[in-house]
Amino acid sequence: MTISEVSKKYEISADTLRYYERIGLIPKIYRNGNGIREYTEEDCRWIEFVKCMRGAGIQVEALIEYIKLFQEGDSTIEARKKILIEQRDHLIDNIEKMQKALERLNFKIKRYETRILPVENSLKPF
Amino acid sequence: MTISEVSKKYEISADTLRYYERIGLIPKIYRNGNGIREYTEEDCRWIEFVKCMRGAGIQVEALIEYIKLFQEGDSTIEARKKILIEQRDHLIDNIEKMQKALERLNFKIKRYETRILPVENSLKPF
DNA sequence: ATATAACCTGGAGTTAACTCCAAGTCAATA
DNA sequence: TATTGACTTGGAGTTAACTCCAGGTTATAT
Repeated sequence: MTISEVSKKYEISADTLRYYERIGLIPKIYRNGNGIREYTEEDCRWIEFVKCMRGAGIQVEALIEYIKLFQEGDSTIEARKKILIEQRDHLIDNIEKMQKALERLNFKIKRYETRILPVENSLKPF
Repeated sequence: MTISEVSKKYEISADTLRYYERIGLIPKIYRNGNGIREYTEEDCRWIEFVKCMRGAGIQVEALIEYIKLFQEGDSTIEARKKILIEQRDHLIDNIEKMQKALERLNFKIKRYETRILPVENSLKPF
């Protein structure tokens, strides 16, 4: 697969794909005779994984570390597991915060909806 | 309340509190004779609201707009409601992405846990 | 043969959201 | 009275994560 195909498929810009490769967020991609990237199926699975994690706000630095450890082989299994657990726990915290904000927004939206206008001044923003 | 008290109470640095005020994320805080900020209970509720929204990743820009509209009075009620709904919908999307990433992390952690080491090479990172 | 389009590189620029700093004021304390 | 510590300001600096760009190469279409 070419870079533009991968870019389209995963909705990640070619610049970002090259950037990810440069910083070690995905492995070095094979180049054909003209120095042009050819993405394998496995590359794509890496990319999809990174997209999922980044979409959830997991930091690039943590992913780089994880991927670096992975490439170092089986001796890093415990270290990798530790990273996964840390990130999972962050994720849980963040989801909790977001759910609280969501409830609050829903409550406020409901108030905006059920009130017959004009609204009295007591409709505070918080 | 002084700035350092508010800072401690909400775990937001004094610099950030001043910054929030400067950019209009919270209202202008009353100053005593010496130009020193004195936060009221209502200021604190604003701050707590902002903290909740920021903690959920809602952008400063959206919050500024919302707060600006709020201060303009009842004629902006529809516009405010629109912002709330937009942000709520973003939040829902993000929570969904995070839940997917969470499931994936949990799955991977389980694999790391249940496998008897040394792990065969098929333990792919994605 | 030349124009077009897709790719390459290394490095600079951008954005959001803080975070830090120098220089100054003021009240309270030793 | 001198120092300490909490506060003030405007502006500069930082960080993460891209995003853009200039200048160059190559394969394909006209």
